[in-house]
Amino acid sequence: MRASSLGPQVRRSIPVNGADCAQCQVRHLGVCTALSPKELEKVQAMAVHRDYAEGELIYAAEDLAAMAGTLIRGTVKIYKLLADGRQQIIGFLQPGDFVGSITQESYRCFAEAITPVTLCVFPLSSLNRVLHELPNFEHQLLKIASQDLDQAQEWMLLLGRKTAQERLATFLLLIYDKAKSRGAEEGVLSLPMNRAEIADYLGLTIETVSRQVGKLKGMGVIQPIGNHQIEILDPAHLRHIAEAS
Amino acid sequence: MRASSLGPQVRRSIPVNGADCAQCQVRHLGVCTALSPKELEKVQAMAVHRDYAEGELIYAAEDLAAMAGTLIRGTVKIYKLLADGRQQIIGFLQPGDFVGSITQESYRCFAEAITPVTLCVFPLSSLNRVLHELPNFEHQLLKIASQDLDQAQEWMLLLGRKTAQERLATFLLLIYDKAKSRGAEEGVLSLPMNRAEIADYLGLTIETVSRQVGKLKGMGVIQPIGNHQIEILDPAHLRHIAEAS
DNA sequence: CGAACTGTTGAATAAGGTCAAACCAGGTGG
DNA sequence: CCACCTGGTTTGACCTTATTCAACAGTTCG
Repeated sequence: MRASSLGPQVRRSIPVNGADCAQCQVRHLGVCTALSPKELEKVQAMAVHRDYAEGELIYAAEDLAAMAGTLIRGTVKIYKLLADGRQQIIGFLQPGDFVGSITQESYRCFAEAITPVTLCVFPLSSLNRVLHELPNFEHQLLKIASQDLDQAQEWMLLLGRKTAQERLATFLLLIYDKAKSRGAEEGVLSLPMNRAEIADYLGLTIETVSRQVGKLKGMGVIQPIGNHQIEILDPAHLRHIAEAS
Repeated sequence: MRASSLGPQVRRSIPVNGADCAQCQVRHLGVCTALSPKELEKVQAMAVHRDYAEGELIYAAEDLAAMAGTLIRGTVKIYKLLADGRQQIIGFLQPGDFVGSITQESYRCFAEAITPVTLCVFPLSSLNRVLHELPNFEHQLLKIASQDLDQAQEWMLLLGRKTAQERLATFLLLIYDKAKSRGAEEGVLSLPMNRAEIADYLGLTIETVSRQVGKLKGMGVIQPIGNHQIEILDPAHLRHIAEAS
């Protein structure tokens, strides 16, 4: 019943410059995959890059939805709040991930930069005007929404039914697998989030997260390096713990 | 850590007959809203009605995805399982709700009829062939997926951060609001699911659910009528509890 | 009417939360 | 370059909530 830390700094960034899709580092990861040349041209015409500082709020729940976009650089946390400050983190977004929603009137979550961030923003006013000319874009959005839905449901299973240890193991494997699928070298994970954010993602307290990290370390499964890196020594064992098998 | 009850009966129904969209009771609720007459014709051509008995499995996680559709009659529970049998219910579907997914290779959840059920089924083999001719259908799917995603995230907040009492209050209000929005008369809710299913939806045990029902009754907020009906005496108070405000 | 579920209640237990103190890492300024 | 601060993290002692186990009561249905 303990509420989480204080809110983010609310400091709005200004648009920086238009997008150059040809140079885009995350083009093959995000919603822009599989756009035809003609579609890409239309997307580029409305896209704008925008920077956010660490700790800066990108949008707030209840705000009228004004933009969607692709994360180019940094890490964003998406979260919900209860009236008394209890926080549940819905997910951490990484470069290539889609930010925002195009079908909802207002945002349902908060989005906050937890590192310096660059977004490639599509203003909804422009996007909704040309969406019917971008069939691949909309189809890709449906695909992304379905994946996000499955991920959210997987997390419902974690939050509703897994033990603290299983939750931490599942979390570490999620980061591990995501890093591997993006071609990271094996072993050492970097965790941009702090313990409070891990706790708010796993439905636990920071103390419980800390104790469970200690236990996994004691079992020889992981080796923490400072506060923001963890080496995975025994992925198979970790998976065994996460799957409760 | 206690696993849930035994599995469902696995007994496959056979197709009954084609759909007659003009007569459809849930046409304005589901994915078929906002289809053009031409689109509706194409949808009707491939749709087939199918009945399921109470307790019958509609599809299983890991199965190759073969169909999607609209629930016409009855209640379906969607759930995930852990290896040792722990169960998390993702949601209860009611008439008008969309069943299945069209973008995923295989199902990620189990779907089971908890009452006698009728589905209007779109075989994916047909649907994917004509989907590009049904822009409104796809757009509607995106809208539904976004709503489902928001609902799942709201439930992550519940499972990760709410107390047992807040969870039950939130659950009752969800049913209450859904019934009202579909034009039900005020007050008495009918709950097609049993206590074990409520527990598996709320991430609790049946005993805790039972005790919390007792407490809300003691507070004069609700009045249970048998095991499958509850009268909401004080919706405002219930909302107050659910929102932790 | 009685068997078989399904749900309720009570007592004991355990998992995780709370509070408080100690520890450590990373940045700052002398 | 190193001592010092500061905020994040870990650890320990204790407490609360919800779970577990077990007995009992109510429903449902043949």
